Amino acid sequence: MAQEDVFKKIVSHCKEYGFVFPSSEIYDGLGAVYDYGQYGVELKNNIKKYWWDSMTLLHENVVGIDSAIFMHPTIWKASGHVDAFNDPLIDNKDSKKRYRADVLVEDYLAKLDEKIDKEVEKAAKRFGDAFDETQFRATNARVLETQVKRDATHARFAKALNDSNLEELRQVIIDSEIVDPISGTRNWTDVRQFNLMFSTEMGSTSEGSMKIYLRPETAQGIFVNFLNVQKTGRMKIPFGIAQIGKAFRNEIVARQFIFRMREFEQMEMQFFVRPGEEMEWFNKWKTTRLAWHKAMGLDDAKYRFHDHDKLAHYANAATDIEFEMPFGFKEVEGIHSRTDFDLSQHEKFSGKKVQYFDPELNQSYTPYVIETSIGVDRVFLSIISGSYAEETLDNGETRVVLRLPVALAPIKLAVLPLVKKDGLPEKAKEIIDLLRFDFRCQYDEKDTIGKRYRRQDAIGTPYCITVDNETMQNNSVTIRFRDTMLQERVSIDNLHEIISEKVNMKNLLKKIDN
RNA sequence: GCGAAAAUAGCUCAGUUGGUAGAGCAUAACCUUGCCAAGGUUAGGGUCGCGGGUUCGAGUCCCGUUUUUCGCUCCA
Repeated sequence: MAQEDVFKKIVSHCKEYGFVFPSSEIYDGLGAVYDYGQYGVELKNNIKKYWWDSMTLLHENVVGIDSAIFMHPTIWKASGHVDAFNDPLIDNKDSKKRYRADVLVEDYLAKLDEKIDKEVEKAAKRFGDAFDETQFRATNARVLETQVKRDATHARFAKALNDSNLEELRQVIIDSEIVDPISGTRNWTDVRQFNLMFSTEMGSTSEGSMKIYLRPETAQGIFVNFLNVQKTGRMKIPFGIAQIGKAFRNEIVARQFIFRMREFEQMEMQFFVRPGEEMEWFNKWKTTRLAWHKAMGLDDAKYRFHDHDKLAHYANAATDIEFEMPFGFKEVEGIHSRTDFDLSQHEKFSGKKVQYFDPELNQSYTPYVIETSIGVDRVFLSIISGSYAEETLDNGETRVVLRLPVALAPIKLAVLPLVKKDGLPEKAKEIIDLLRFDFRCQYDEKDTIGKRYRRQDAIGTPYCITVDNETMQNNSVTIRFRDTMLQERVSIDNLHEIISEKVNMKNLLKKIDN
């Protein structure tokens, strides 16, 4: 089957079985926003718990916080998001290429300067020692003409930028007869401002209100609380702060199901270290984080590192953990060495000293930061696509099964009376009463037993407990395993222990604890 | 955002030259049955994405729009 078809089937499966729905569907949907359904939310919560425990239980020097989505707007100036997320862009309709409108004009101005310089150079050669450059620039007709054009364009351009006048900016491009370097045409769209941050107003009166942003990443909530946590938690470097929360980006192109959404959830951990020790920790966290992914038992070959060649302005090392989705290897987690950029910026913009006094070194410094940043929704998608299987059975039938990691499965077990009579339903409900405080259980008496097994396969339930006539005689049931479809007969008294042993999250955590 | 394609029941889809909306699966009830998607009877569920237009008449033709997919583009 083509990979595209697999992806389509996964999207359909997610909807049909209550994992993921398009947002606002009865109103035709809302672009690139999705809701998690009854099983999706369980899986998602389990993913978050697995990550949270792996950070805060396995590392005594990692603690969590939960910071607000609203933050002081200056934070986004300090972080660089206000500048970096605000570009005037223009498209050429022929080449279908997009350019930064301001860069196009700047390039054009640079060309005019070049033209003048060339004239000057030519004249200098011609006149030799007698050449007076200042005189030439002030009198030569061609130079003056270009100079006037340049200055006029520059003035209009600067004003348009200053006024955020996008129409005027476009007019400058048109009037300057700037052509697309690829298509050579002047078939331009309007200039549009792309602001990747969502904004809203805080304060109920218009004059007293303040423009604030929905956070585009959770990391800044950690950085601005660095001192609070360090001091109140008596944390000593190296230590980390973990956080799970929603983030919002007004993506120009948001696609591929829940892979790139406008509202998404991040799990981030910022680890603060001594300057100079960052590469050691960067490599350690790379190893730790890859182990976390692989412990889930999806195919190890589907993971790889992708080291960044081009680094963001704040980073001195960066890598992605990629997972092979049905549409190719895609970033699921980023691990970045962010230097002291963020804490220094907040020190600068807030005017508060954001440093750590290291008693061992007997000196203060701005800690360096290793960030691990992972998308919950992307992990969700990697698990679903890594678990989804269509199998042909020995009898020629097919089944669709989600081979979810057992500890993360939304429903841990289903209890099924073989028939709907002879007291079997009542017995099944008694068994559920024994187990439901510890495991998410489901009862089903509808349809044939085979059909019920398949329904559980489709939502990834690892165990099916079947109550039959023998149960009534000797208190034993069969337990059927999702992956092998094999059954074992066990005593009801042992069920709790058997299930508990298999579904416990610590099975995952123990694999990565070292 | 540009280009292309698509949108009909919960899911997958059919629907002829424009003439009162269908199938399979799924859902619910009952009967028969009982270990891997059984059979039978019955029921519920759609103003065919939305809004205009052409027409006596539009799921079907035209325009706009929304959403999705693919390519480009973008990606802290």
